[in-house]
Amino acid sequence: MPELPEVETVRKTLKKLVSNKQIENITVHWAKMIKNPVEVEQFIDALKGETIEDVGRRGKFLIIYTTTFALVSHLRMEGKYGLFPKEEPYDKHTHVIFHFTDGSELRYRDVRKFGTMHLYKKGEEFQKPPLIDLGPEPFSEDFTKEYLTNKLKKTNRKIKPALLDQKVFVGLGNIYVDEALFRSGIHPERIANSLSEEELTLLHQEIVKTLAEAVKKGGSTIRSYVNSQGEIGMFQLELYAYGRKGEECKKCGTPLEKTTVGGRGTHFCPKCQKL
DNA sequence: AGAGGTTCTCGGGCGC
DNA sequence: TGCGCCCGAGAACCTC
Repeated sequence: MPELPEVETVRKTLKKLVSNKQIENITVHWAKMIKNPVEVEQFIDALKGETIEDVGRRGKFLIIYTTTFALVSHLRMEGKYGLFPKEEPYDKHTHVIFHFTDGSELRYRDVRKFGTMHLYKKGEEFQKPPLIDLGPEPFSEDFTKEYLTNKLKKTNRKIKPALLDQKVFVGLGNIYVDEALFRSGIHPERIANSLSEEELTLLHQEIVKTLAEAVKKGGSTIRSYVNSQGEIGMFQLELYAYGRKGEECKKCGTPLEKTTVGGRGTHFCPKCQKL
C-alpha cells in the first residue's frame, strides 16, 4: 500500500493525533509482527509509561519517538494507524493497541499481517535493521543526478527493479516507479546502465517531481489507503500509468499495456516508452 | 483464481 | 575450492 507520499501523509496526521500522549499499556494480538526485541513482553514493558514526542519517517518507514525509544514501523501493503476511544470495539485485524492514559487508543490494523515493528533506544535505530542499509531520501541534497547515475551505471538489472531497490534510494514503490518511468519516457525493462545522460537527467527530475506532487495531494488511494485520520489521498486522479491498462495514454492516445517486470505488475505506454 | 501499494530470505551463478 | 557479491524467485497473509 504505502509508498513515500502515503507514509509521509500518515506521518503528519499521526503526529498530530498522538503527540504528548502517555502510554499506559500495550496489547499485542499478533506477536510475529514485533521483530525487536524478540520477546513481546520486553517490547511492552519498555514502552509502558513512555510519552510520544514525535513521529518521523525514513523512506517508507515511520518512526514513532517516545521519551527514550524509537519505534520503527513499516506498514507494508495494508497497515494502518488510527486513534479510537477505548470503548469502541476493534476487529480481528487489529494487531497492536497502544492504550493511552487519557482513555484513547492508537490501534495498528493490518489485514495481511505483513507490517513490522522494531523498537530501539533513540539514536540506535539508524545503525540497525531495517533502516541501516537504506539509500538516500529523494528530497535530500544527497540524491543528486550524479549519485543516481553512479548507482545505475554499475548494474545490469532492469531499470524498474533497480529503482524499487531501497538501497539505491528510498521511497519509490510500484505506483510511483511506473509513473516516474512513464513521465521520463523510459521502458521499465531497459537495462539500468544503458540509460543516456539525457534520460538520467529527466528520470532524476521526474522521480523527485512525482513524489513531491503526490505528497502535496496526500498520496494515492487505489484500493484501501487512508491516512491516520481516515482520509483518502487524491493523487490517484493524476496518475498517467498505474492502473490504466487498456486506457488511452494521456500523451499519445495509444492504449496502455500491462506486463510483469521483476515480479511486479507494470503499466506503460508501448509508444512513449520504447524498449 | 490470482493478484495486490512490500521487503526479507534463500540459493544459484559468477568473479576474484 | 571458498567466499562474497549480485540478482531473481518465493514466501510471509488475507480479501475480493
